[in-house]
Amino acid sequence: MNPSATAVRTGANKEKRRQELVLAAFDLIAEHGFEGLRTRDVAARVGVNIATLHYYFPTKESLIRGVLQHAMGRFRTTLAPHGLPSDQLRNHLRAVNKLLAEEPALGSVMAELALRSARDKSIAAIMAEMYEAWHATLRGLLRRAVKEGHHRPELDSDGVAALVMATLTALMTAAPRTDQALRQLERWLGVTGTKSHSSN
Amino acid sequence: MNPSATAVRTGANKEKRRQELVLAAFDLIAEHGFEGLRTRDVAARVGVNIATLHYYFPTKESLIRGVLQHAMGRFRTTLAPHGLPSDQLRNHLRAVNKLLAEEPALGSVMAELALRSARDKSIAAIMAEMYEAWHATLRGLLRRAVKEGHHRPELDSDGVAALVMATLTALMTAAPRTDQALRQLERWLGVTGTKSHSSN
DNA sequence: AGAAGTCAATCAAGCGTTTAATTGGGCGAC
DNA sequence: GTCGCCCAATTAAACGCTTGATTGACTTCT
Repeated sequence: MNPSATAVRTGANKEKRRQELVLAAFDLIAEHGFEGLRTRDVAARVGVNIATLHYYFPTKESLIRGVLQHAMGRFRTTLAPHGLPSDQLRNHLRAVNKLLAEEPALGSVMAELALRSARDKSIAAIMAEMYEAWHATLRGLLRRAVKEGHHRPELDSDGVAALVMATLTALMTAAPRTDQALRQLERWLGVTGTKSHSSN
Repeated sequence: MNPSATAVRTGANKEKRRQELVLAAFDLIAEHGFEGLRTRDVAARVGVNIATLHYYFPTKESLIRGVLQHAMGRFRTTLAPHGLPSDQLRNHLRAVNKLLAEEPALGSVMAELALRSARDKSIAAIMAEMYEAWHATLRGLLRRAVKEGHHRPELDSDGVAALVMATLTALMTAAPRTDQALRQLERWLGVTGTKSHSSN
């Protein structure tokens, strides 16, 4: 009777609905944490029945894994693979900072996922892989920066990469004064400014 | 005779039982997160009835506030108020690192609480106060370190304090390679070694 | 017809919290 | 002293509601 309802979804449309559900779960995790994540609420936010959610994601855990993939994907653009190493480094710091500032939910969700990884091995595995790749990229960037005239030769690229990651990790925990921390990190890295000279 | 032993608790004994409950909740949060915290489990771990827990803590939230107080108290000893500023700084970094290494549960719980503070104003208030005091102490330490011959005069004590806090915050999130990050931070701070002298 | 989506209805388990009852030590009145 | 009452502490047993997940039927497209 009611013509408004329920068109059948096939192909790309199906993926779209999956994405809707993941995004709804993402938002709800950011708002209420895993503690407050209810499958009913996810379904309701998308406007579908709870059973429909279970059609796309057989368990709550599988939905959460979908959220993890989505959240990690949001960081893909923060490491542009062109330009001077020191430029790449500075741009990465600022891109992550900007991304988290514009989308605070992303930090919350990543932090929630990081905590959950202590108890969920399938999340921990994906997370560890990401950390490893991130560290390797940063370390490579730092080594090239030294070779190409970076002015901190005593720099231990492993340690610095770890410190950069630690600082950016802290950005996600909604810790205070992270802008100042980041600025100081740039100063020590010698990547302040945009190309020529000072700012801020 | 009967070892069923429902002895009446008064005075100090009452506080002891409160502490038992807080500690049980602390452990369970570390193991399962807030997501998996069940008041029944807390009571069971102490070996009392669920209603007894509610006798001491009227609500789950009040129990969690007790856990917060306990967790923050564990950090009190990491800032020894004597010695050279640079020594204090180095000792603080290492004390926090050691504490979190020896008691990983503490990091988990603090991270959980930090996330929860986004949704629980009573936790957020206590947390913000702690951050503020921490930052003020570090900043004071750094300023005195510069005056007393610290060899990084260009140092912005606000920014450096924020960076130190960010790094130590990351220690709590079970991020990888935090030892390397911390070592690099010490290097940049100029507080490596075991005893610092007026020159290096 | 058959497959793909969707939904209303339902379930068993689990949740925080409450209630009513019990226990045993402290203590003033005698 | 000891009797009798009070009250802090504790418990068994729910209460009312929520949770993730399932079922079977209905609709729409191919």
